[in-house]
Amino acid sequence: MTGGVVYIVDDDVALCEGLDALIRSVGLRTRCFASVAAFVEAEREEVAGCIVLDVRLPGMSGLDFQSNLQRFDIRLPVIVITGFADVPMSVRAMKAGAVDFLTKPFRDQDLLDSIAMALARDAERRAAEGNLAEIRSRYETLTPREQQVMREVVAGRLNKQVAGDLQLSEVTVKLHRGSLMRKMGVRSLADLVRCAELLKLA
Amino acid sequence: MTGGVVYIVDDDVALCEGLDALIRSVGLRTRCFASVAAFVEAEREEVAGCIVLDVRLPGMSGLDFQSNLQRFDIRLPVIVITGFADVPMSVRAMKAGAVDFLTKPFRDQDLLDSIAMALARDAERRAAEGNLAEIRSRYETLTPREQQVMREVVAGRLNKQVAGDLQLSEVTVKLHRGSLMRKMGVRSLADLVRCAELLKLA
DNA sequence: CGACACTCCATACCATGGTATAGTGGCGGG
DNA sequence: CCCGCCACTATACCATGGTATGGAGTGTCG
Repeated sequence: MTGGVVYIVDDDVALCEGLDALIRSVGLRTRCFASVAAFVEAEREEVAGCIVLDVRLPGMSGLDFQSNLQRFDIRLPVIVITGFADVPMSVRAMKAGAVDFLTKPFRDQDLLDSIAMALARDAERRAAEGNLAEIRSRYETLTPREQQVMREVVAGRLNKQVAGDLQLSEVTVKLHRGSLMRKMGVRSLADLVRCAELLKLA
Repeated sequence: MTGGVVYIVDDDVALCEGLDALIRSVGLRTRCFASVAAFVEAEREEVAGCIVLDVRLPGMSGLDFQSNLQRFDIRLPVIVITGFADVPMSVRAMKAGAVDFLTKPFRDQDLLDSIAMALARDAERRAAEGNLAEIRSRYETLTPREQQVMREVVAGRLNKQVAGDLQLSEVTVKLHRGSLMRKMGVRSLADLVRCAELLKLA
């Protein structure tokens, strides 16, 4: 798990450097940004990562940014840090899905623990999403008919029934079925059903 | 969703009565407890519910109780309320899965919104768990051999392969297979695979 | 002991699934 | 225009799945 990248978003240069040194000291890579805008515009690596986000920032506040992560198409776990905290602020951050909410000064180890948790969570998400993306792209290579047949098959319909539903001959259904099994890269109906579950073809 | 029960755990009688009146006014049922112990010992209804939990309580504190819900086999969503809050306390509660963390005095509507959220979450959990319990109980009526065959079948193995793995004749496998399909109450392999997924028979 | 449940096997029969071969027709891009 | 892709069909053949019937050995429990 040493391949993680920690994106530090904080406009306090001294603090940034301190965090940077701390996080690097445990073998993680870091990238520092002085504002939300700078972070959003930057390229992010396609490896497990997390954001250490200050609340008080020039431009968009850390919390507003956190609430809008989805709109920026960012799904990195967030750890919020702040010097001036109150309870409603922390509750808002946690409700919005923050991994942790730390008030300065905090213990180094608390931050490192939260970072480890966040990176683990992101690694898991990436694994799941990579898997899903693979399956989804395969599904999209299916012709419309094949997709139709696949939906019927995973619904437990027999070839004969599928043929009736789609006004086809049974042979044609078998043809599409064989073809889609190849394209989906599965060798058993059981595997196909599992793919369909991930794709939510309920 | 008007069938929910709100369990209020608070030792302040006046506050309890106020909460009770507020929550009843929107058509929800309530049960009041002055301590964690009183709540734990009481019988809970088998309908969607949630806990409104004060932090400061005689005996076990609200937060300690929340951290140990699993040990009491309680899976109700929790809304924490408190008169004396600090940031670490709120973060701890939210990390432990609280739906919300409200500091007195709070707006009535905020509490009611959180309760609605909590009840919806619990209703969803109950639906999923009821479904799972049904499937699990069916699975447990299977004989050891039938369970074995089921695991092989949902792994995508052919009857012939299952027979080889378990040192059986193919007919016997078919026999168990037919029997387990009946007992599981499914009519297609697709449905069986979905059951297996819920049971995590990976 | 007897009833019962579980396990197993054989034979037979039919339905279903899967693949191959061969051919028809539509449709769009190089 | 021709090629490739998609969609469809027919025939044929073999593998696999599913059910029924009949029978047998084991262990448990009342």
